[in-house]
Amino acid sequence: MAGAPGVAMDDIQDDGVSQKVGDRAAVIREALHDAIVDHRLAPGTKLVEDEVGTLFKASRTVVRAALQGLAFDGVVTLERNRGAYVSRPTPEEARQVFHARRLVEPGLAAAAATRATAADLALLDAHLRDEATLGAARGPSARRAEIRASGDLHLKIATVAGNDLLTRFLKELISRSSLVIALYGRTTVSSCGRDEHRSIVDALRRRDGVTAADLMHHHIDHIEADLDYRAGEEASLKDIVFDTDG
Amino acid sequence: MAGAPGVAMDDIQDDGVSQKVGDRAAVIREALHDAIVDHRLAPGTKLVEDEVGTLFKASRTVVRAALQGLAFDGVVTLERNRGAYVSRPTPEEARQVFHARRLVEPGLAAAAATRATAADLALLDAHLRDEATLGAARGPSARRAEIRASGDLHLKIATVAGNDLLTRFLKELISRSSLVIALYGRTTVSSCGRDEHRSIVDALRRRDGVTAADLMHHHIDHIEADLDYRAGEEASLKDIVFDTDG
DNA sequence: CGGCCGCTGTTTGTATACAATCTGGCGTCA
DNA sequence: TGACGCCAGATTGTATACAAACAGCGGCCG
Repeated sequence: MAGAPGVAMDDIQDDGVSQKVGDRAAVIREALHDAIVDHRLAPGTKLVEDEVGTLFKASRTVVRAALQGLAFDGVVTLERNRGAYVSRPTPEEARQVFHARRLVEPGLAAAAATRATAADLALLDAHLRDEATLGAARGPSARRAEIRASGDLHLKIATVAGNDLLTRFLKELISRSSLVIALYGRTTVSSCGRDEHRSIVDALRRRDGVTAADLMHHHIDHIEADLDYRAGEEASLKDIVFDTDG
Repeated sequence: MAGAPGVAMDDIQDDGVSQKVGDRAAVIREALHDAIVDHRLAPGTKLVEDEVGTLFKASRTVVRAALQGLAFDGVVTLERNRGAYVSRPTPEEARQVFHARRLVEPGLAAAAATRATAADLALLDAHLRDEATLGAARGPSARRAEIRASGDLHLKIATVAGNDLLTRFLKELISRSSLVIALYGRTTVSSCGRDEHRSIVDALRRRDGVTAADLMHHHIDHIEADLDYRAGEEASLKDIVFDTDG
């Protein structure tokens, strides 16, 4: 398949420790989820059940459960009788992801502003410091860490807002955003994001929900503005012509 | 069986036709989902894998996939080594459901106002007529149809808004709302809901997104106001101990 | 008489075997 | 030469067998 580049599943590995507690399927699912969100597994990569099973020393039964879970998260696409692939969001799907984020996250930020405790704010501050450190570092692994950290802040704000359902939904949106950035991102991370993150946290500290919501809205606009939805299309145009995909 | 009250899984059955297309797990999942949302399966009911498998003439492998899917939808709760149960949202979870709906649905209504085509509006009108008919009918099955129809309108508005991700999320919220109503609902359906539905569709027709959003917000408030979060805890306990009629 | 312990049936968790389906290549035929 | 069809290998879909965990119960001991 033309979709799978040289990036294979080499650098995913079982941590070998946590499997004593919780489902083994959950362990595999989280490991793969992390790998996908971190761009260690490229969109389009095929995930063969036996291969994953060998990697994690689990039977296909368990692997299948994990893959189904990832499909529900939207980071993996299941094609009947064909297998599981890391999702390749279309430009339209990508737009919908950011539309959803614009609809949800400002409200979440506003809620967070009224509910943030001193401990919450301390955690967010610590996060901002981490981001600054990561931004100074170089190299691809630092880049990956920076991508993940950026999404994590949004997730932490959602956690402060205190609605588990919305937090879970946002987690899915952020995962999908990561795929979208992998496909259509111009720069990997826009450095202006860090400043905007700081402004948002400042607004939370002032309990200024309206400003926080407004800043969040613009921040998401900026993230999306850094995408080029046409970039990915020409590569996959060939796929579309020969594929009966809508 | 101790856990299962009078409501068992008797009136769920395989339609026997559609299994030629799509996963068999998906068929089971949808049948169970419908049964739960329609209040034919009460919250707390245990779903034994073998039992479901016998009902649908499928092996446990397939049933497990269906149950896992339902767990992702939030209508079923999986307890490790204990089994699958129809979810019983706590009052706190119920509040979060409506908080999420208040955050998402007004925005969805506003988007629908700008995008609704004549065909969309015709579909919504037809839906309002159906609701009126169902409201006039009597009997428990008409009640169930009315509950379902009420949720369906919200879902149709989301569809008009044109964001698949948000539509799917709302579908989950509505499913959970149905469980919440089963547990904490005072009246099964508030008849004022129909009037409010009509007002919202009217606003969509006028392309008045602001009013539509506002009406939707109040509508959700009214739905939640019809709940009694304290009632459920003791009343449902009784439901489980004694065998109340279906 | 009451509480603890181990037994047994039931239910879930996992592995594996087999069937169905897809992919890709080769040979035949027009 | 090109296209069609068929065969072989690989991969997924499903059923089943076995192991582990849980729940209820009866007996034993304090």
